[in-house]
Amino acid sequence: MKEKGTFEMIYDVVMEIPKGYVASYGQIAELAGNRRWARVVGYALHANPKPGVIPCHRVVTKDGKVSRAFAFGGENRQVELLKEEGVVFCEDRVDMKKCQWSKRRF
DNA sequence: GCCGTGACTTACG
DNA sequence: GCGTAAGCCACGG
Repeated sequence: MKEKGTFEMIYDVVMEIPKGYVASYGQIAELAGNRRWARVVGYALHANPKPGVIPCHRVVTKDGKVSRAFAFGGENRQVELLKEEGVVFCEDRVDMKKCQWSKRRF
């Protein structure tokens, strides 16, 4: 059964993030199959071969903060966009308590 | 085929 | 509680 490429698995997980929710790199990596892919996830999203299809803006650090290197038009722009999605923000951070897609703890 | 880099995470001091 | 260090995998040159 098709072993999808590592990136593909990561993209698949990212695309599964429901609107109004966000996920952390480590979480995605874990859902993708290996939690050590945290860095690969960052790399995969950086590659972002399918902009508009992969909601990379829904991917944040485990602090609920958007990574500094996002800057694909403005880091703050990222936050604003997520707010429009319905994500609850606390200053410049995502309210992981409510909007982390996760099931990671709790 | 090896080395370096990277949008991270976790652990230890 | 904060800062520093190490670990991990994949891609590009």
